[in-house]
Amino acid sequence: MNVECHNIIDNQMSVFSVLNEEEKELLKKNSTCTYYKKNDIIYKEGDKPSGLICLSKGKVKIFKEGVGGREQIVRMAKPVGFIGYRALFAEQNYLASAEAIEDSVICTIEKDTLFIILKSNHDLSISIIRSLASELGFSNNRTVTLTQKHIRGRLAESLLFLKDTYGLEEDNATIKVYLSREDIANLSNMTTSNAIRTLSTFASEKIIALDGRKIKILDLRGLERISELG
Amino acid sequence: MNVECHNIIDNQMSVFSVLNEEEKELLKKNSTCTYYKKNDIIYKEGDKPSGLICLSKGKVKIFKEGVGGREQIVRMAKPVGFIGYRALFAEQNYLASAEAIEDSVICTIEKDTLFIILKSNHDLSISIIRSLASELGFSNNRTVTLTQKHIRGRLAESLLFLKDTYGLEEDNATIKVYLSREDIANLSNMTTSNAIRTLSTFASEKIIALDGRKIKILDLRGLERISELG
DNA sequence: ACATTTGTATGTTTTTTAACATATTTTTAT
DNA sequence: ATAAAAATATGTTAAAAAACATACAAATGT
Repeated sequence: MNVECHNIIDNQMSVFSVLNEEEKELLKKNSTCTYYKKNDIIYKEGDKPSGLICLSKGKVKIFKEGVGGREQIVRMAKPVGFIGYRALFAEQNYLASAEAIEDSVICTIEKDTLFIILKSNHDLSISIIRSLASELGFSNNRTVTLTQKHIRGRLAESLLFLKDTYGLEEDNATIKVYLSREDIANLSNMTTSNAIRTLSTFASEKIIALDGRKIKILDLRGLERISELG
Repeated sequence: MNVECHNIIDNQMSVFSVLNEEEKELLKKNSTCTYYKKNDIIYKEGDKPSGLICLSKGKVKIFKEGVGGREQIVRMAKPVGFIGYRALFAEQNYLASAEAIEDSVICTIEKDTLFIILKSNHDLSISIIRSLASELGFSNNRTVTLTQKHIRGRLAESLLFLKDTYGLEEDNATIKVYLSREDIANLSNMTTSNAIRTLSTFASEKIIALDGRKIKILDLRGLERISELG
C-alpha cells in the first residue's frame, strides 16, 4: 500500500540508513503516502506541520508570498528529498508554501514518531544539522545574488541552479525541468515579461535554445560568465 | 584568565545548561578567550572554522561580499550568541565574514571537543537544530523583503530589526546600536547615499529623530506601517 | 594646529526594471 | 469543434534606484 514510504526508509542512501530494523519498522508503521497532481498545493504558508514530508517522486517548488502577493521561489525540491522540514524542526508553522510542479508522490512521517527516533539516534541529528546549515548557506547566498545581480545575471544563475538541481536530459544540454516563464521569473526575482524577454535575448545570443518550455544550454561557459559578472 | 568563557558555559540560560559538571569542565579546558577592537575582523569569507565562537561582549556584523565587492550584512550578533556556527556545522569554510562593530570579547570552543560533547548530548543537538531552522526561516524572509520592498520599506524594516535585536536605551526610544550610514545601507540593500537620504526623509516626517549615529524612534507604528507596506 | 582622510549630506543624471498595453499562440473546458 | 482562458511575446512608458558630482563636517594622524 504505502510502498513508496517503505522504499524511502529502506533506501541505503537515505539518512535513515543509520537506523536499525526495529526503528525502520516503527517509521514505516507511522508513515502515509499521498499522491499529488501537477499544480496541487502540498501545504500553505501558515499551516502547521504534521510530520516530515519526503518527496518520493516528482518535483516541488517552495515559495513565499511577498509584497502585493508577488511570489518568490525559495527552493526547488527533487526526489528523494525532504520538504517543509525547516518549520517542523523550528517548531513553527510553515513560512512558505509547497506546490507540485509535476505529478508527485510524497511520504509523510508522523511527527512524534520522528522525534522519538531522533532522540535515540545521534547520527540522524548530525545529518539534519548538516542539512540545515548547508541550506542556510545557500539561502544567504541567494539573498546577496538576488539583490545585487542584474536581470541577466539573475536569470543565468537560475538556469544554472535548475541544471544543477535537476540535471540534463540525455542530450546533455536540455534542463530536466519544465517551468512556466512565470515560475522562472518568480525564481529569479523579476517580472514575467522580463523573464520572457531575457530568455529570448539569451536565445538570440546562442547561449541557450528555446522550444516551448524546453531550455537547452548551448554555451555553459557563457552562462556562467554572465552569472558571475552579475 | 578566560573567565569570560567560564561565565558563558556556566550560564543557566545558555544552551550548555543541559550539560553535567564534567562536560562543562571539559569545554572550559578547551576554550580560549580573545579580545577584539572595533572594526577588527574576527574571520573572513573562505577561512576554516576552528571552533564554536561565542560572543561574550560587544556587537558583531556578519556580511558577505557580493557583486563588485558590494557588502551585504546577513546577520547582526549580540551577546550571548554564537557566530560562525553555520559553517562549522555544515563542515564548510566560512561563506561570510565577521567584524566587530564595537570592542568585543569572544570565546572559542575547540571544534573536536564540541563534537565529542554533541555526540553524547541529545538536547544540545535539538537546540542547535532549532536555532539553525529558525535562522533559515529568517534568511528566507530576508531574501523576499530585500528583493521586493522599496527603499523606504527596506530601511524601515532594518530599523525595526535593529531595535528588536539590540533593544532601546533607557529613554525607550533610541536604538541601542550605533552604525555608520554605510552599514545601515549594507544591511538594507541600498547605496549609502540613499540610506542617508531616506533617513533624512524619515526624520523630516517625524518618524525618527537623528543625532549623529543615534537613531531615536518617534513613531513606531508609522515605521511598522512603512515596513509592512513595502 | 593643520592637513588628510573618512563620513555625512544633497542635488542631478543615467540606468535599470517594473508597469502597462496589445498581439499572438497555446492550452483547457465545454 | 469552438470559445474561453492562460501563457508567451514584444513594444512603450513610467518609476525606482544607482551612479555621479560636489559640498561640508567630523575624526584622525602628524
